[in-house]
Amino acid sequence: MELDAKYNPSSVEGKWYKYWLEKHFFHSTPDNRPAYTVVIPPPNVTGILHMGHVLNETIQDVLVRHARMKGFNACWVPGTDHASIATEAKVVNRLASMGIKKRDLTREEFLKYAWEWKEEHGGIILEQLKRLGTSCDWDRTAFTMDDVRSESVMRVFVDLYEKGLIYRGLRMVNWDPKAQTVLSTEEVIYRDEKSKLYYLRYYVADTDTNPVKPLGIEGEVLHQDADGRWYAVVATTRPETIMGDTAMCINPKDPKNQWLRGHKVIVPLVNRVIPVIEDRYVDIEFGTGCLKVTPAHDVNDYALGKAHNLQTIDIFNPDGTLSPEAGLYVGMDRMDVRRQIAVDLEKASLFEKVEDYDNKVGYSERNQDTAVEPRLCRQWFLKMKHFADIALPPVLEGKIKFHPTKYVTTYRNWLENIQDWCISRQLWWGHRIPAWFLPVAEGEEERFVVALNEADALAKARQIKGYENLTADALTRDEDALDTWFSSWLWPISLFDGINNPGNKEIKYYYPTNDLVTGPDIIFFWVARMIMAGEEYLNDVPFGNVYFTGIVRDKLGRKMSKQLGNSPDPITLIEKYGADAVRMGMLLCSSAGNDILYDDSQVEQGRNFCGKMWNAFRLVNGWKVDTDARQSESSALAVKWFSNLLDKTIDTVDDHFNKFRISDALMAIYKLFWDEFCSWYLEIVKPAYGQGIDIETFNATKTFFDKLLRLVHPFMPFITEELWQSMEQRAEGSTIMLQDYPVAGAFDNAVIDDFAIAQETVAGIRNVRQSKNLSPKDSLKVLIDKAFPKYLVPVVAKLANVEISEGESRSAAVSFVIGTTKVSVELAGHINAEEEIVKLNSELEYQKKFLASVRGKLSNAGFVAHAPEAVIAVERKKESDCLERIATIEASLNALKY
RNA sequence: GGGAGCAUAGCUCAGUUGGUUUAGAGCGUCUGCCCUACAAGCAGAGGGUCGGGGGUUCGACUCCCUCUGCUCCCACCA
Repeated sequence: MELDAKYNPSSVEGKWYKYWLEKHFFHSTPDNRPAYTVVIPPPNVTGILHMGHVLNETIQDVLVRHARMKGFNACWVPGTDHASIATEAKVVNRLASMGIKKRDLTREEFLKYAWEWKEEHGGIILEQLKRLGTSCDWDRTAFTMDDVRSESVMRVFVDLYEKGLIYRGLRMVNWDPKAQTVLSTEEVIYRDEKSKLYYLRYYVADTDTNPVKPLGIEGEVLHQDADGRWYAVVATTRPETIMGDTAMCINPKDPKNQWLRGHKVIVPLVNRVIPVIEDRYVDIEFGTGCLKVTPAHDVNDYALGKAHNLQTIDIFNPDGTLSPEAGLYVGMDRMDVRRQIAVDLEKASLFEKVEDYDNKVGYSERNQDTAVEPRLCRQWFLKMKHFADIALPPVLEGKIKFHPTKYVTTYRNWLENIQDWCISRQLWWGHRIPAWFLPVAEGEEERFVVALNEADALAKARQIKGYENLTADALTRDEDALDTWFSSWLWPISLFDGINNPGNKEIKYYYPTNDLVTGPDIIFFWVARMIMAGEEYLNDVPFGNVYFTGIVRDKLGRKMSKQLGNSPDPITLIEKYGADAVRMGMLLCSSAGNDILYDDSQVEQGRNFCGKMWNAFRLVNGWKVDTDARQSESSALAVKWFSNLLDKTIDTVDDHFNKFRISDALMAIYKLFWDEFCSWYLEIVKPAYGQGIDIETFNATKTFFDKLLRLVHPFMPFITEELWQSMEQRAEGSTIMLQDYPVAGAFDNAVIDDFAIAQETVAGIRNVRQSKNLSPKDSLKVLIDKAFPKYLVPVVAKLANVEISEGESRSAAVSFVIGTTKVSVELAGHINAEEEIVKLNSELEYQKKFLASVRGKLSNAGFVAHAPEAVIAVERKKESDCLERIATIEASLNALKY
């Protein structure tokens, strides 16, 4: 078959991907082979492909294709995640651009828009994945909100509720005022921020009835203004919350604030009188040692409020503006109030000073411009103690292996300090909580039933005393949706319908899955919770290995982000360099667990490798077999050597795969192909221009090429398919992806080591040639000594373009030592004796120094006494070899000097 | 505040239980080459004493301690 002079990925990739799909090569059904299962970390349904995905999916595809060729029934299940907060936010924004407000829509209307958006944007990312060459079983494509997955979620919720693991609780939760929903603790990201610490005056209210005794104040008058009124000073970063203050707190052991004991103080501007309470929680050293207590808006304050039985005043609306409860600044945004209140306090002389202060502020993971507000809310929670107990052992005992292992510690720490999981979200896009509220009298506590559907709910409700005659329309379903991760955690199970149809054929065959490839950033969100769900519902781990990839950064080490504009578009890259090149580029720089510093040059390297394979193929493809030709000695040797080296490399590659060292495996194959196969093997066996090749060498070469292509295939599927198909007429429906992955045969290291002598000799001669400025076209005379392996001579002669004979050089020559044998290149007329003497002398000096160090070791009584035999033998060998080399160099020196 | 990790050629990284001729790779750099597979190429070369200090050992890049610098995770100090 004729091939283009250059590899053109765009004309090849689409063709083969279509072919693979048409032939259903990616599709898996249970059979007698062992299963190899991977579930994709489902990308956001409306997301687009970024470099992180490319890394992640490429690694998965390499693993899957490798397993498939190894004879496993490989099944890689793709799908997308509904990503409730992120997607709902996008829909809300889109509606806003259309002039529609979410709150003006009914739930049904909103969801109609959301599904429209999903149909429009959903699945783009899956199409992009196909461009990468991923061998997912597309017939199994799932969505976390499709029927099977939704039903699974409902069943699990009902089940966990009935087990008493899900409860409703009034808790201080993290509130996202923009999305207007609660977040789990894991969804809050704390960022360092330069903020201000405001010092405010709280006047003492009860000096008339309860005179201030300023004990502990020595000398100068503090806490007294010009009118003689006493006041305390409170430091706060959030002056806008003073309307919610219901106490001031001091540490009982704080001498400087003793005088405030038992007093009441006045909240500035608000003029509410609040008690001074005492609690050891207060840090004496911080600020003034006086803490304002706002139970409704701070987690710690809430705890204080509970302990001291304080009133709770919620001054915020859900959207972060001030509520009527605040009394002041009603309707203003909390951030605006912070600025304004400082001004007003100043005016009212209630403001002491302001300091710069570095603190951490929590932001919504999905809404990174919005500061999270602690808020008191009734929400649904999942008790986590039980899940931590079942999820810890499999990882600690090694049933699940983390790569790299350092994440085991992270995992354990989290599980050992786990908090209950807030699973409800005030969103519409998601799985609606299957709980129905019953009508109750004013002031009575809420009552509800949890059930798979409304009919069940009604039936359950009617069993409650007093509700026997309840009608369906009296039930009110909970408005909230579940946290996205409450569906993701079932993914490895729900993909095989293991929740709705426990024990079905597929779940039995594919579960547990083998390897999970994901980022360490979702170890808590997803990995840990999948382990919990797996143990809870199947009594088994969801996967055997977790491969944590690093974060893709630019070459300066910065995270890729839209703002910086340093994130290349993978599709553009694929169009420019080819999918195989992009895949290789990502893999090259991705040792497990390390962050990836991405640079286009790596993709260029991948592209170059494609070019190399392409051209090597063109060379071999163009050979004509000459049936009369006999195999030359050099070709016979090359075949023998490369055959051994190939087996040895396959062995190495196997080892790398077993250790998840994907980039090392690729690098080993890359070097084998480029350096050994192209630069040495092909150069030796390649026939002279216009001549044919002997059949033996030709067949061996094709076999090698075929194995090399199969070795490369998991990494670079397109070009390998193209070349494999071009090698010969293939049967209809055949593909390289279903061929066996090469298996290492026995190999003889001695053959490989011996050949290295030839390689070094050739390099040595080329070096001499280059340093003397001699053209490679001019044949040279080379003398070797007796010890040189004779059978290597034809190879050296061909590659170095030299005539070789045995003997001592008598005329002017440049010599060097390979191992312990001497090689002399005769160069009458080209030699500068002085120069050579200098070079040889420096070599001699080096060897003598080396000898001294070896002898130093050997004469060390301790070394000889303690070191193992083998190590001592090695040192002895070093010594004798070195002595031989020194003798050889000295002989060369003598020859030069005559 | 707690925990984890990293520091090896210009860059990115290997270096597997301490001993395979005084440290390896890829890329980049330098030199010479358009030779009929490939200039997205070929051939050759240079480059580090393994962050600093101390210790254990016959022997340490490899184990221990310490210092310095970076990264990440967790945590309710206003």
